[in-house]
This record gives sequence, structure tokens and C-alpha cells, in this order.
Amino acid sequence: MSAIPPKHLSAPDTATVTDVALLAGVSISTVSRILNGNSRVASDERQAVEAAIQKLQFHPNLSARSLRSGSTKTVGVLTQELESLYFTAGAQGVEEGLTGSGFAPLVVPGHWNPKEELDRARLLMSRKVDAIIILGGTLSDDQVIEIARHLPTAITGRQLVAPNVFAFGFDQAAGGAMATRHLIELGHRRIAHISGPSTHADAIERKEGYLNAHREAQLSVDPRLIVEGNYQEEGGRRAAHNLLDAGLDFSAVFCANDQMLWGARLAFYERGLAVPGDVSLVGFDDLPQCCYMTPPVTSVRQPMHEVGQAAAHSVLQALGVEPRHQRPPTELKLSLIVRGTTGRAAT
Amino acid sequence: MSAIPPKHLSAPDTATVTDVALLAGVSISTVSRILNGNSRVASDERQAVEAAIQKLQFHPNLSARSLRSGSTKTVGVLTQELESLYFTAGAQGVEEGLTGSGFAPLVVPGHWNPKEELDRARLLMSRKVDAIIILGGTLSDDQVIEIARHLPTAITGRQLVAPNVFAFGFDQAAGGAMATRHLIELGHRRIAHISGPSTHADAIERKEGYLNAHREAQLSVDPRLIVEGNYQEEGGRRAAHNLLDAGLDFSAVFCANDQMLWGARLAFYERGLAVPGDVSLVGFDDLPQCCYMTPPVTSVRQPMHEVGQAAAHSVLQALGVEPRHQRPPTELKLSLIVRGTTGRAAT
DNA sequence: ATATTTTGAGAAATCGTTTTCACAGTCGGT
DNA sequence: ACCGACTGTGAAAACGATTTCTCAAAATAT
Repeated sequence: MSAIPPKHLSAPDTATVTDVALLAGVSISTVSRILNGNSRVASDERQAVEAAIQKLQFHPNLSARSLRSGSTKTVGVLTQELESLYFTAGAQGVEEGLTGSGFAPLVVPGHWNPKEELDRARLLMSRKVDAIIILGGTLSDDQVIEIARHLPTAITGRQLVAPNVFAFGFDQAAGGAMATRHLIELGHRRIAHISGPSTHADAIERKEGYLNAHREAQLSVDPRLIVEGNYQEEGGRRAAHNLLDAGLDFSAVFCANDQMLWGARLAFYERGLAVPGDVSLVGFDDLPQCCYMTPPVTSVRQPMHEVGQAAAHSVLQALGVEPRHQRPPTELKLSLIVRGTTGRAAT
Repeated sequence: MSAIPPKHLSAPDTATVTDVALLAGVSISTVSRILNGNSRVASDERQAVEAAIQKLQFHPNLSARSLRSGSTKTVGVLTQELESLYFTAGAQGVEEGLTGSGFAPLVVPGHWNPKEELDRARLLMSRKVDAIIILGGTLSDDQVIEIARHLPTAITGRQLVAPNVFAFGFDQAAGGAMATRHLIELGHRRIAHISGPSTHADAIERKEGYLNAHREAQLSVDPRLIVEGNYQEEGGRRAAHNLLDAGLDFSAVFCANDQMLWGARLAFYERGLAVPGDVSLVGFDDLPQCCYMTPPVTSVRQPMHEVGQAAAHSVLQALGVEPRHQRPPTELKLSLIVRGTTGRAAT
């Protein structure tokens, strides 16, 4: 029948290609060829092998496959905060974009810390992931390019043209202008801005947009109305209290992200100020929770979920895998979602 | 010097044990022994090898190691919704519990779908993870036990004693009673309950607690005041509207989780009812956002973060790894966090 | 001093795949 | 009929570690 000596009887739990080959009466090469479908094999042998695979419940050992082929069927996802809704939306998108492709995501957090981010990226590479998706973060463009020299790399939150990198960045300045323009159109003239940390590129751009919108409308900006937050609820709250404590006059606030808006909103609540009656608020990101605040929050929507999917698809494509679900070619862009935290300025 | 023929010159990017051995002038066996530290080697050789490792930036190939030893240095985390704050808190805890141990988490979502959960668990096993941590979900006890026959398994959200499984469940009925008792003590007599889906064990237990607290206080429960939600914001909102539409009389609501509370809170806002003026609300889970609602939300805190850490530590221990950071032996238990959504009943 | 144990280190087998190589057997073209 | 091109298949060589053998040298016992 077969000349292959049964080196080891198949363990009850895990069958190997050898077991399959034995049962199907072919060589292991043939089994492998069928598994990978890159070469012609006679249809009767194919059937026999497929039957054997079914019968033995054979699943190829990923470690062995990786060792030989260098591919671990894993993409690394470098995110920032696991608990941040902004990032989980992206991560979820990635996960969805990957399902069905045989690839699994390996998610690690970088905590907005350049050193930690680099460490984690190295960890991913030492685990031999096939591609990397970086969600935001503080790595320099050069560092990203360096990573892309080894692996297909997708990055969100910035624009970057370089070989082997796929960037999904929005024009944050445009978003900031969008938010501010909305407030101006509602008649607000003294608009405060709670910005993100000045170490974040997108925070700077959003502030830029805030300034641009004023310039467009030929309004001057009172620099005292711009305070820096940390992209977290508590920072927004503190910033709002500071604005109030300084006795400044303003009727609206553009917050550089939703979390800070929530904090600011609490601060106004604590001071007995009504939203949007006394002060209008616009956020940025449009996190899912925005719909359920009281009142629901007006915000600039970033389709992070779709971005995650697009990022996943782009690296899969670079790896020569065609994504399972054809993503409808939706335009990825920012949009202002007007809800209940903005109202006409008192005249 | 050495008798080993240089089969392949070290590729510029990845050094192998052979390269290290060559440079240090020893055999690969010796290198391996030093790497794993399970056997004595002379101290001068050890030094030479360690120097070589440093110099070559050598990192052992995980695939090769896995192939031989069977361990992938990975623990699978079966969660439910990547975007759910409740689960990300747990996942974050797991991640922290794992850092420094050399193990990385592989996170997959089950979406509360028994079939999908089982599929994903199989996926994890076919990826040869060394242990599994299951966060909540709908797998039956038997299925969990079956999984634990193959791998150390930790599970949260239920109590379960079985070989090789580590369960971290809270007494949900006690939590439900805690919440309800608080409302009763504030003088509320007609307390509604928006429950979780009756397919979830914890939802049933929380409702049980609600009933128990009434019984304790010798109060009767109007069954019409109990409506079923789906643990999501929208379900809570719909449930609250239903209660109001039915024209029922109540002055407080115990919501089986925070997300439904947020939805319900929006519904009351839409109807012009004040919280806690007209209606008091208690939630469950104490998600981080609770602090920043207006008013901040009273809720039963589940320390999911700590639970995640504990779960990670328990499986590491089962794998014979001692966790890096010794977790302070805090008692894991539910606690009621009183904030602003509950007030004394109007008399 | 010889016999025996202990110790340290190299050679080689092994894990389960993929991939290269060699080799028959077919097919079509002059 | 003969010869190159083409096909499908099996044997064997990787991939990079761990681990079992085996054996020399050193340490101890008699």
C-alpha cells in the first residue's frame, strides 16, 4: 500500500499531515499541495485526501507552518488605550476586517508613550506578525517608515506617503473648522476651545481648524479662551472650571474630543449652567455614547470603525489575501453630527 | 575553533541559535541550555553566549520554539463585545496581568452567541494558545469544563468549581439586592426594574436580588414594573418609554446594567422628567463613564479590571509562571457606589 | 593508584509543515 | 516513431528551536 513507515501512531488529539497522507494513501507532499492549493493534483487523490482530512479532523499546526513559511497568520494591532472608546472602535473594525481571512489580530496598547509604543511594536515584530496596524499614537513618521521596511504597515490618524505604508488620516484641521463654523453660524462670537495635549499632532491641527474658521469669518480669537486639556474627561472638566474661574465671557466651547466634552459638561452642570441654554458644546470623534448623553452631543464624526476595516483590508491586500467581505467603497470622511448640545446664541 | 560548518551566514535581520553558537564558540545545545536555564553551564561560556546574544540582537524564534515545545506563550481571551466598556475593562486587566510574563493575549469576540463563542474558542485552541480566559458569555458550564480538559481555563461572571478551571464570579443576586435596598432605604416604594435578557444567567440573578430585597422589606412587587431589556442603551431607552406609556406609577428604577441606565436616563430626559427629582436610578457595573454623566450615576461596582488581572494571574500560575507584579491581595467584591442619580422619595 | 560517579558539552533526532528536486509518465508536434 | 515540453507525484531538505543520547573530563570513593 504505502512505503512510509508509521513513525508515530497518530495521537488521539492531533492528527498531522503524515496521518492524513497515510490514510489517503498518498505522500505528504500531495497533502500539502492540496492544503495550499497552489499546484494541480489529480481529482481522485484530492478527494481521498479531503475525506481523510475530514475524518481525522485535521488542522494544520500553525507553529510548524509558521516556522517553515515565515507567516504567522497574525496581524499586530498597536493601539493606545484598551479602554478608550475611540480606539476600541478602531480595533473592532480591524477585527471585523480580518474575520474570515484566517488572520487573527494581536492587540497591544502603547499608552501614548513613545518608548512603550516602540517596545510594543518590537514585541509584535518579535512575534513575527505578518503586518502591523498602528492606531494613532506618537511614533514619528520615520519610525513608522522604519517598521514598514520590514512589514506591511497601516496607520491611522495621520497622512503619510511611503513605500509599504497605508495611511488613513483625516484632515483634522478641516474637522476643527467644521465644528467651529457650526458654532459661528449659530451666532456665537466668543467661542472657547479646550484643546488636546500639544504633543499630539491631531490636537494641534484641530486647534488650527478652530483658528482658521475664525479667520474665515473675520472674527478675532481671544487667546485666553484656549486652554489645553489631556484628551481625558478629567482634563476637560478642569479646563472648563478654569475658564469659569477666570471670569471669561464665552457662550460656546469647541472641545478637541468627546471625552473632554463630557468632563466639561459635568463642570457646567456642577456650576449650574445649562447646556445648550447657557453654553453650547461641540465635541470631536462622535463616540457611540454621544447619542445617550443628556442632551445628546453634537460632534464631528470620525468613522473609526470603517477606518479599522479599511486598514485591515489594506494590509491583507498587501499580503496578497483578498478580504472576505467586499467593503462597500464608502468615502471615509469627517462629518458634523448635530445633536442637542448646540443652540443659537442669546442675542 | 569550532567544527560546525557555517550552513548559512546570518541573515542581516534575524540571528538564530546557530549564529550565536558560532560567535560564542560553543554548540547550539549550550546556547539553548542557557536560554532556558534548566541545566548547569560553565560561567565563562555563559558569559560568552550572553555577549553574543547581545551583540547579535538575538531573539529566539517563537514559531520554532512552539513547534518543539508545544507552548505558544499566548493566552486566548474570549470576550463578547470589543466595544463594550464592561468587557474592555476586563480585557485591559488581563493585559496588565500578563505584561512582563512573556505571554501575550489573543483577544476574540463571541458576541453573546453560543455558536460563535464555541467557534472562537475552537479557533483559539487551533492556534494552540496555552490557556483560555473567558469573559462572561453564554457557554454552558459543561462546555467550559470540556475546554478546561485541554487547557487551564479562567472564567468570569459565574461560579464554577471544576478541575483546571478558575472562576471569578460575583454574587449577582447580592448586587441586585444592594441596589434595590438602597432605593428602599431612600423611601421608594414603587421601584421598577429594567432587567437584562432572560437568557443571561447574571440578568436572572440580578432580578432575583431585586425581588429578594423587596421580600426582606416586606414590600410587594408589581410585576408590571419589571420589563426586559437587552443590556444595551437602546433597550433601556425603549423599556423606560414603555413603562411611561403604560402609565404606571413608580419613583425609581433599578437598571440591570449601566448602559441600559443611560438609555433610560435619555428617555426620561426626552419626557421632561428630572433625575433624581422625579425618578431615581441605580445601575450595575459602574463603568468609568458613570462618573461623568449629569448627574453622575449611582451604580453597583464590579471590579472588572481587577478580575481580569486575577484571571490572568491564575492561569499563569497554572502554567507554572509566577506573575511579575505581585497583586495586592485585595478582596474582589461588589460595592454600591452612591452618586447623583438617586435621591429621597417625595413623601 | 584504580574504579566509579558526577558533570558539562557536543552530535543528532525531533516537532509538523512547506518547498525544492528529481523522476516517471503523457501529450503533442514534426 | 522520436523527442522535447509538460504534469503530477514522492523523496528529501529545509525552517529554528528543544531535548535525548553519548561521551570525555573531572571529581570522588575505595
